[in-house]
Amino acid sequence: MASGGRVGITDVAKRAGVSVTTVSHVLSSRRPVAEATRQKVLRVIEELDYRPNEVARSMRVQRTSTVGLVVPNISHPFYTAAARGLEDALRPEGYHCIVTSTDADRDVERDAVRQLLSRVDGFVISGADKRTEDIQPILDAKLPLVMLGADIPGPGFDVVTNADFESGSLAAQHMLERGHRRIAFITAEDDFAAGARRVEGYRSALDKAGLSTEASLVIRAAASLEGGAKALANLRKLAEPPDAVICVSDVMAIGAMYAAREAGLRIPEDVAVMGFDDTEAAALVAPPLTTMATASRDHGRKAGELILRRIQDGTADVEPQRVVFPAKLIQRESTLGRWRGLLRVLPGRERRLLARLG
Amino acid sequence: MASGGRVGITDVAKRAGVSVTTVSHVLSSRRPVAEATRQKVLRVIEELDYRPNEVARSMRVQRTSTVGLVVPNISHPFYTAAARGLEDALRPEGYHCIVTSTDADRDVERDAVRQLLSRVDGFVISGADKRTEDIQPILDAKLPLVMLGADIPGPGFDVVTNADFESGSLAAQHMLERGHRRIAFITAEDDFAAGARRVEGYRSALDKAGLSTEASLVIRAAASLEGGAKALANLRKLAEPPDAVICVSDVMAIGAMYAAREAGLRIPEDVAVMGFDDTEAAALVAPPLTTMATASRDHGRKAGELILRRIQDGTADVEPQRVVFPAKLIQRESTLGRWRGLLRVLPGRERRLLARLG
DNA sequence: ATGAAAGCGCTAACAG
DNA sequence: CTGTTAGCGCTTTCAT
Repeated sequence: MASGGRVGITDVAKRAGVSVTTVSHVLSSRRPVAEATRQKVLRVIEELDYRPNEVARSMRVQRTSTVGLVVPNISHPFYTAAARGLEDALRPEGYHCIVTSTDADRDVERDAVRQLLSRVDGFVISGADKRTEDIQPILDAKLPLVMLGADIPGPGFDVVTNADFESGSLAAQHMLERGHRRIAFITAEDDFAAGARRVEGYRSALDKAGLSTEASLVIRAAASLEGGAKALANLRKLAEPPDAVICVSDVMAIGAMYAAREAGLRIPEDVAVMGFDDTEAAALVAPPLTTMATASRDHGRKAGELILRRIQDGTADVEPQRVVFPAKLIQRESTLGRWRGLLRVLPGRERRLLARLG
Repeated sequence: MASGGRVGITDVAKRAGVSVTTVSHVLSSRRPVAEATRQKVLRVIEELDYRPNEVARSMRVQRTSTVGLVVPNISHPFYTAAARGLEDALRPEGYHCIVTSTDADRDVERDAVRQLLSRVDGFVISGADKRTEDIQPILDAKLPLVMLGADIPGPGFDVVTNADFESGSLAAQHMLERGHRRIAFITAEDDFAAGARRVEGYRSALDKAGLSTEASLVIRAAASLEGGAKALANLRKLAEPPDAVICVSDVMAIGAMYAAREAGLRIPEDVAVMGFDDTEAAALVAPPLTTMATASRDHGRKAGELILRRIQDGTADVEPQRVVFPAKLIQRESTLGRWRGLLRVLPGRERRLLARLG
């Protein structure tokens, strides 16, 4: 038995009276082994409760069956779901996933990448707004890379992202269809690429509708409940306040809803509110929040598929792919009230609510 | 240069005109190296952009600097936060964390553990209600183990858990203090250990208050929004419905709140509602939900500290520890309305709300 | 159908 | 202060 007390392949070989080569081949089926021998080896493996040392294996085959997931914060709902999706894709291939949160700190991120460079077969990275220098070490090491929510294109890596422009545009259209004409947009101060694209989409939709986008209707605030609340309060001070507000995230939208309630406004009658992401909270607030969904788990799953493709094909000769998930409206109660025709098509609860509103 | 194109320690040694031993010691500082030599080696390392191969290192030192986190579902808020806490504890020590979701499937869990057994230095495991057989392979392999939220004690592993009994008891006391006397408890169908302990705590508190705990006031439902809603609807059908409801999780509590609203009940005047966990949603619903907090991130962090301790001390001779986090009440608006004295001590928003209620 | 032996890249005795 | 060398446990040529 190996010194440490752990059973090694040589222990199995000895006890089975065969060479380690044979044991290895029984396990890998990479060359035929006489049935009798095979049975014997398998029995000994059972007896000794032998399990191959994956680290030694990794070293020999130069493959770790692990990918590194580097995100700002694993406890943010988007990344959590993405992590789960990544797992979904990796498990069937026997791959694992090392998770690292960087708190959007560049130094932490750089360290994390350096540390993982020799421990993983590829990286899935997401950060607000990546620049080439951040990912260069990965490309230098010729390691497969997939970026989540990035704006920059390859070469050398794939991108999985959201149709943010379209998403912002659809959000605005949704408000327009409901008869709103003064539609505000509350966005985050630490502007991430996706947020900027959403604002652009919103602007474009208003343009197409022949509405000029007043600068005062697009305002920034902290990416938090409080931020959303303050932003709404500020919008209320305008000479002509908006009758609809689109917020760049659900959490800000919920903050805005609080502020609206405090101001005695009814939602959606006095002011309609929308968010982005379709986080769990969106369905739970009162009234339930209309939001543009982000299929975060799917993002992660797709990233997993892409990274596996790169790992298997060798990263060099793989054409960079850019996967864009379509925008999807989740219609709830925070944006009803104008289009009465909805009464016909709504599910029970929403209909009852509308009826109650008279 | 090593065959694969990657720079190895021998490449550095050759180019610096020293032995690999010296390079190794420059990196590890485990024995003195002449300053001149050191500088030279460091320069070459820089030039070649050499980074040690961690897999080879792991193999040599028999340590992977990785722990396996095995949970039912990483995208559940509790585990997400715990994962983050675990990371917090591991990063300073240069440790990483491989995450695996089992969907509470025993086979998946067993496979995950088997696969990771030789890749990690220890395990942090959480599952509804672990039994010895599930963790035996880990103990057999003499690997450090910490269980999250487990009911069973060591030996051979540490446990990090919540003061669930106390927590359930405090929840009930909170309701009692507010003058409620018919206090119901909605718990989950797939009863997990923590849930059972919470119910017991609730019973104990009512007993102490001299109230008999009517069996009909403790009911089970699916661990979901819908489950909570149905449970509340059922409670309403009782000859004498409760005026307070404690739910074993926030999500069920929020479901119950929906159902209460539908039934035309005011919260907390007609029925007070409490949850457990203090998930993000709890603060966001209307009215904001009073809940018993679970310091999930702290749980993870503590688990990290314990596992590192075991890894460093060698798991055998470490006395099993059981860390219990205290119960903590997060007072919000879903349980006000009885104790008028509160008006004096409440922060602005709650006070205003109370005032409005008259 | 099976084995012997050469490493994968690193660390740590042991030896100067 | 520095170097030589023997593995860690496995896979995989190359032989037989």
